[in-house]
Amino acid sequence: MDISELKSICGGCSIRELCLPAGLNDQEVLLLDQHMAHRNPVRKGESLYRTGDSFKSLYAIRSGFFKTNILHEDGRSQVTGFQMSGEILGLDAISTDIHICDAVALEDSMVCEIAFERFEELGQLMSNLQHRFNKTLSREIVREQGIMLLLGSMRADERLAAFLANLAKRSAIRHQSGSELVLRMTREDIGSYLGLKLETVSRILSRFHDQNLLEVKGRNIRIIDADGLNALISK
Amino acid sequence: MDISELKSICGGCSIRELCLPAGLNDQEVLLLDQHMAHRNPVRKGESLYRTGDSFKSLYAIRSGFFKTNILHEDGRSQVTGFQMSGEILGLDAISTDIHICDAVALEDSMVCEIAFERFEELGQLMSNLQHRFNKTLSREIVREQGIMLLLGSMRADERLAAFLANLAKRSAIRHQSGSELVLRMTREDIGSYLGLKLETVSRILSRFHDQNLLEVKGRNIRIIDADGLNALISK
DNA sequence: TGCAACCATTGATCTAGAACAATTCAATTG
DNA sequence: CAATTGAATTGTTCTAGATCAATGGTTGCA
Repeated sequence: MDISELKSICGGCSIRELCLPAGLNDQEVLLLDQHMAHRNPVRKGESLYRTGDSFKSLYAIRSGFFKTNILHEDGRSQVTGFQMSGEILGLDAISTDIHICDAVALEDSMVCEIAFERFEELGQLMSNLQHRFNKTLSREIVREQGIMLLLGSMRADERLAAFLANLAKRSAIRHQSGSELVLRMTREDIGSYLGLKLETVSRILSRFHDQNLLEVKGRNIRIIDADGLNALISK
Repeated sequence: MDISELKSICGGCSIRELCLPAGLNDQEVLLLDQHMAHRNPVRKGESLYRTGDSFKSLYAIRSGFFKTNILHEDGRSQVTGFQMSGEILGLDAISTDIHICDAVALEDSMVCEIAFERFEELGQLMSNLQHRFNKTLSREIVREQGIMLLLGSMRADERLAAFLANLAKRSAIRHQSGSELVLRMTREDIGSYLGLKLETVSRILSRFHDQNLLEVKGRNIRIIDADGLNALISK
């Protein structure tokens, strides 16, 4: 099986499109794919895994959109992230071998299952794969520090501006428009992620609309004044 | 050089006392120590590294106490963690090879420098070391998710109770009393970490004192009613 | 040993965002 | 194509924690 064959099997999208294999040669990518590729569809609303499930695999998102949701014992819950294609789910479970959050598909999605034991073996064979993976884990640490900063010291409108700017940036990286956003999550999900109530999210979106920063039509958002939005964040 | 010799060099504390080498045999621990051990003192108030410094090494804390501090461009800053002996500093810099926070000693401390390039090589030689390290990185992700939950959905008194309980637990793990705490950081540091103002921290400590949960004398805190404190957290 | 500089406490007031509540809008579905 | 259901908007009121301000304690340094 060669690379082009692999691509056709995958419906034209090779495992290369994940951030993980950057820096690997073709043979190494093949090896990676052979040992780990195991693709599953996840329907909108379904959970890829749930809190308490035993951890066996990481998942690379090939297409679609997810949220991860931590459940506190007392019923409180909080969205810890939104993940889109190319990103990895399950990194937090490595620490205890048990999933500590739910991963819920917010639209019909396709994921690639990566058996973690096999992956660690491959990491031993390919030092550059292991190196990339260390960076991936560290990047997740940094991402979460950004959220901590946001939750700990930004006002509601700054949080929302930062959230939209981040979403736009990530969309732009993946072919999609960086100014036309389709929010896959509810206002409540956004609020949970940003430490705000859904009414506050709604109000601030309306305000941004009035200030001609955005055009808001339900879950369709067009960013009109990206500079104005960015000015909000670091003021 | 054998293990006992190593221990004497280290002043009686072997590299084994870090969480990282768990599961390694004596030879492997020796190898680890030979290649990486490079111990430095850091005086109270000094920075081990600063934002923008290029990343070359991780640091294992042998003794002492640190805070990590993120600086936002607009002058805002936030404490992202407090680290004590046995814990690792610098994990967030792996992602970009540049430190994105300051690590400041809050008391005279001793750290063990671990050249990260060498460490990655050793990880290739010892799969169990690499496995432990993956877990260490993942554990940091989980820790930060805990803070996100705290910042996003807990009230001020719950945050402080959670903070004190966590500090007590970590102290207890390391020989120290789990009920007699000496806070190494200022009220402002605590507030920054918990997303609160220093006045609020002070007020709530006083309230805990009045409610006979704590005895507060400046930075000396004795936990009187641990159950009462824990009840606060998950209510 | 006393002065500076910082740190902590406590009080009074103010405000951003929560809570509560009432419509409106959109998407399914029988 | 109603009718049901869940999501979003908008208004009003309330409160936890911020802000502003004054005072008291510690610690280290000259």
